[in-house]
Amino acid sequence: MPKLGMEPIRRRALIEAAVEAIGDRGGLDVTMGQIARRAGVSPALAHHYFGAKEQLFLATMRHLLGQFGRAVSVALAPEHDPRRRLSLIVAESFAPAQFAPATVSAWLAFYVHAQNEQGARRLLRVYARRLHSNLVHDLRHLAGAEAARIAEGVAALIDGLYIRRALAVDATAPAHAPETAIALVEDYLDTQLARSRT
Amino acid sequence: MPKLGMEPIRRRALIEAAVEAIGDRGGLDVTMGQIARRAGVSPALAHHYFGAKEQLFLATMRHLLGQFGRAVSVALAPEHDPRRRLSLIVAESFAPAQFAPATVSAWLAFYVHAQNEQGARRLLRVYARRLHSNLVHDLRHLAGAEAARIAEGVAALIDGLYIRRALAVDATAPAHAPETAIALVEDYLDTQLARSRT
Amino acid sequence: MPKLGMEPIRRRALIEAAVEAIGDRGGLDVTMGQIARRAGVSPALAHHYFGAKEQLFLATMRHLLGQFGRAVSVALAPEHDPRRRLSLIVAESFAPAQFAPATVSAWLAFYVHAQNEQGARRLLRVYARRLHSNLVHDLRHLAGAEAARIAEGVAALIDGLYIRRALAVDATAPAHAPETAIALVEDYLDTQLARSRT
Amino acid sequence: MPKLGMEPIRRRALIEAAVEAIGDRGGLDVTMGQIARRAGVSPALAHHYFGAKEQLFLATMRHLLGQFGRAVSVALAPEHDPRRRLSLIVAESFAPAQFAPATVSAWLAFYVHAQNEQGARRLLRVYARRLHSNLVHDLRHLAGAEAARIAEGVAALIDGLYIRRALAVDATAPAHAPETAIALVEDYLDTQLARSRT
DNA sequence: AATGAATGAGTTTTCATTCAT
DNA sequence: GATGAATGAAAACTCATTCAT
Repeated sequence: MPKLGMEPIRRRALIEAAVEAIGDRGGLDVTMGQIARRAGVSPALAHHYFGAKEQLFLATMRHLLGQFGRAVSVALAPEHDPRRRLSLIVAESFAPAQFAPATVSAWLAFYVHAQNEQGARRLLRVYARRLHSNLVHDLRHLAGAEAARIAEGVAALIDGLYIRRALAVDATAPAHAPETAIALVEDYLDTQLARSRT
Repeated sequence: MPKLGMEPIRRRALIEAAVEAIGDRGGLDVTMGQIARRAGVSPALAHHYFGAKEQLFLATMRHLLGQFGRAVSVALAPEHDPRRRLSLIVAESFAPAQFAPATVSAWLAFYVHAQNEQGARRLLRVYARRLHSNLVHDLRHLAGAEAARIAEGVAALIDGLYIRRALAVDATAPAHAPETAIALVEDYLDTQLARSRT
Repeated sequence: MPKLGMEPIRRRALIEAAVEAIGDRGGLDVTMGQIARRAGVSPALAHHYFGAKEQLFLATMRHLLGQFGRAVSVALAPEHDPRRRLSLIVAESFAPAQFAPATVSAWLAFYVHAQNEQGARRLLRVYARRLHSNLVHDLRHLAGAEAARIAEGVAALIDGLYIRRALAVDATAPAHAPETAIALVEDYLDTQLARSRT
Repeated sequence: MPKLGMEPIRRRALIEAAVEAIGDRGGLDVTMGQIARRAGVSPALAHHYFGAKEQLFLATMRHLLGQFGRAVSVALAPEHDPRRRLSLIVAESFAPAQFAPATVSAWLAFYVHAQNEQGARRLLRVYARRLHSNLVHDLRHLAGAEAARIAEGVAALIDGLYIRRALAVDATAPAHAPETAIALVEDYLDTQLARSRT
């Protein structure tokens, strides 16, 4: 029952299957076959649309990255107060879509993968830069020269909280709840900014 | 001419070769053959001593973990002031041996690996708990009820700074120097403790 | 808007694309997709018209064979002098259309292919027999009983010169120019016939 | 029952199996599995020793080429008369080992393969140059300036006779017997040299 | 103690071919 | 008449692991 216009549907299904498979497995050691089966297609079709496994991985990263980037953009659009904007970025970083165990797990796997692969590295770099410039943009108003340093601290804290979530025995424990993570980062921002203001 | 007492020598050589190989590659996708060649022995010998690849990985993690644990113990032994003890833990976390690019890279790879493998997960958990209790032990004196929260923040920050180092374009840039990392964590401790004291 | 009479157009386009593709690649390891793309159609259409890859190959051989056969027929029609007819056959064998690098390359590939495939073998045999009988027909007048032997020599020489052209580093070098090849075969004919006449 | 020093034995067995497989099949479209099975080993072992299919093919070509080259060297060593040396080269070209159907078939396949692959092309070129210089060396004494031209004719004739043998319906027919081929080339030499001498 | 020899099991990738539209 | 969609089957290649010596 082949129809027309299946390409975008299949691509998306395969990418989502990839996130799931990688998230479940907790690493990139998933086979094209496993991903394809999850998407309900043959491994050959995955190759047909993506050319190679690495390309599917890159598309998957782009998907995750884009999802987050758009969510942040949407959230920030109507808000102009710097401090509140920072909170929105933080909140978005730990929003359900990003902080779901499978997504976090996939993220971490891609981070490691980026140590090997040019393409993945580049993608991650773009994302890191965007997050950094978002943070610095608003921090500048509040902390002036300290903006870059605080941004670095916030980014490291977020990355660290992701890792800890990925390795948590029980991701549903309050210690790893998104609220806890958000509170920690907000607190960091508050204390850092309080000092700057002095 | 079979030599006596080769076992510990070979084990150590293989473990060190594994750290190097994994660090260089930036992931666990190294073959037993590559590790064995680096250690100057045959792949068969690696199996002879470790039984399986996963066992070699576990031994390698234990090696890394033990190395860090011992360094912290040694550093803390003569020091009794809580605040200075915290500084020593932080300093040790970014000491050359731990913060060398290859080591950081291997660390990260094992973190991801732990998402799959029971054994690796357990090992990492032990380490996390030890670090946590070390931190809490000293923080208790300085921040009372806030100890656990601050410990969590410090740990996340350290993990985050490791990740960022692993993905740095240029690990020798000042932004990723150990001093910068140490300063960031120390600053976190200072601001958090300052507030507690109030 | 289905067009009428597309079949012959598509068939021819596909066959010509096959010659080009095989010639370029220097072997039959071209995919239906590559051939189809060259012809500006989908791989499915190639199957639609030819049923299978092997059938397309056979049609391509028939095309090449027929082209040569017709050229020879046309050239020989007005000529009745045996010696001059022989020259025309030789000339036609090295005419631009036959001796173009891509064509020579495709020829050679089909020769090898014929070792596997019944159909291809048969086709090649028909061509060989026709060339042989053409040669013998005229040689009989000039060399009597020696006709068959000389024909064999001429045929072998032509095949050999094709191979050498196919493997030439530089097909445009004078050593591999059609004139050189023609001169060599003509010389063979001359010397062989000179002796017969004695 | 693994023993030591198997490598050369396996390499040779695999190379010989490759000649047989290619010869039987009449082309390079044989799988590593087929070759390995013939050699009585697993496909993995073939890769272990040769690294890749193409490498096995190159080794096989080198084997065939070397075999012929050595046979010619041995045959020519004690002979100093130019004309007789030419006959030895011709005789060796059609000696049983070279002219066996499987070998001829493999040759032809490699010729076509050389149109694609650098390595194979280079190997064939070396062989062609050696044959050419061998022929020219002796022809120079007998035909002076004509040496190169005659050598080219002889070489083309030999190649052509190989092809014709490869495509023969019945390789045992007198028309394709080595004696017939030798006679044809000898006759070419005789007539060409007779003219030169005049 | 150490290794060369060997392989089974798996994974990516390619492609001819089919089919519903 | 023409094609996008889809796949089965096969092939190269990799690698952890075993074993006899």
